[in-house]
Amino acid sequence: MTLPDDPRLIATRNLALAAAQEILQEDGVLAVTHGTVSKATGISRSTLYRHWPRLESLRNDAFVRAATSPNFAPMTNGPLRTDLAWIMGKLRTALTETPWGRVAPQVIAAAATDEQARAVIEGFMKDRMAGLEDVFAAARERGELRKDAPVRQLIDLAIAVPYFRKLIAGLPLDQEWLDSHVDLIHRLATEPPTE
Amino acid sequence: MTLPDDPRLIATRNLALAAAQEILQEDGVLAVTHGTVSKATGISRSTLYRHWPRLESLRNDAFVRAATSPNFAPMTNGPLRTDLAWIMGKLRTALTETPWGRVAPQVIAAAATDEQARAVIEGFMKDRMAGLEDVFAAARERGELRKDAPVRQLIDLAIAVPYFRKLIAGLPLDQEWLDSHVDLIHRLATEPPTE
DNA sequence: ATCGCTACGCAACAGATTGTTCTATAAGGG
DNA sequence: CCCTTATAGAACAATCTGTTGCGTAGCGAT
Repeated sequence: MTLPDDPRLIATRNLALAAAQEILQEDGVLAVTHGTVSKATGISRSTLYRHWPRLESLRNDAFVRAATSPNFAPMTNGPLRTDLAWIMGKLRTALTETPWGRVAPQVIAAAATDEQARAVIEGFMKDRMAGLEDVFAAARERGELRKDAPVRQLIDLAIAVPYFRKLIAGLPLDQEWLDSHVDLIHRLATEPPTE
Repeated sequence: MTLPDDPRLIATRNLALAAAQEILQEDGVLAVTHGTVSKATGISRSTLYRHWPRLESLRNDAFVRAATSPNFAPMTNGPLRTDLAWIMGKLRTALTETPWGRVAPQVIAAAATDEQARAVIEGFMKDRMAGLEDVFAAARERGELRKDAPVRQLIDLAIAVPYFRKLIAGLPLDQEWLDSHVDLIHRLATEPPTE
């Protein structure tokens, strides 16, 4: 029998998914079909149908490929302010300079009916939230956090605003905005309550 | 010539758009076509093509219909805390109990390539933001707001978190969460800085 | 180098869908 | 009551989808 690492299989799969991801970014989910990928790559339709008998699986693999991005190696050395700036900068980069920023709206829309699309989102979110959890946990150990800091709420807030601005409101994520966003989170995490 | 309010025109248009909106919510943008609307309503395809020669216009009208929701008559009487609770409750209702909550992801995805979809979003956002601006402006006149309250940032935050939770993270918008969210915004708007 | 296995390209096919056009009918307005 | 026009229905070409069969070429193993 054929080994699962037959170079022909791997080459075809990679070429096809690269094109599928490109089409996904440019023209949306509905444009990703065996036909369009075939035209874009020169791979014959019948071959694509053998690799992905169901269209759903082709689209899902394109989602997953687009969502896979450089790891958020948690960096929790410096003071909280620095850690926050670093991790929020990473999130900003993911949204503005990787395929994820363009594919995310498509995946989100698909998640309404597609179980696998939802899994892609959840995996991506878990990574981001875990990174922030580490940052806050480290800050707490260093005594930088105020006692009753609503960490859960802060994490939601930290991630929600950039996502909302980029994906929903269509606003830019420039440096000035990033700084004030980090400041806000930092203040909420460290300032003692005054009432 | 035929009057623009010929009851036949109006009836056909309403029936078709109601079905289109339903399909949009249930199965996504790509499912909204002259064919599916025809099947759902009994209106013949040729008639639908006369009403909406381009598929884009049919989908866009379905978007607009779904995005049109009861007015946010600004209510800026009470103390800031009350006004905020009221308006955020309205936003929560719009996201959880009106068609908008189910259609929004579809519109957001379409906005990447569709100019009109983006216009629908912008219109919807402008309403919400204007309501919050009124609330904060009234609070400022009553002297409830701290001087340097970052209103712009607070508005982003107020809207971003519920959108993120509902549309992207798939988390519930329950009463407990709503209360703490309102609390957070209220605190940021009124507490004096401590540093 | 040869052999067997299999991935690939190509062509053909039915079925469904899209967009268009035509005609007959029915509903509305003057 | 008559004229206008919106609608239903059918027919049509064009496209897209999913499937199948066959010949070729590349891969791994002996």
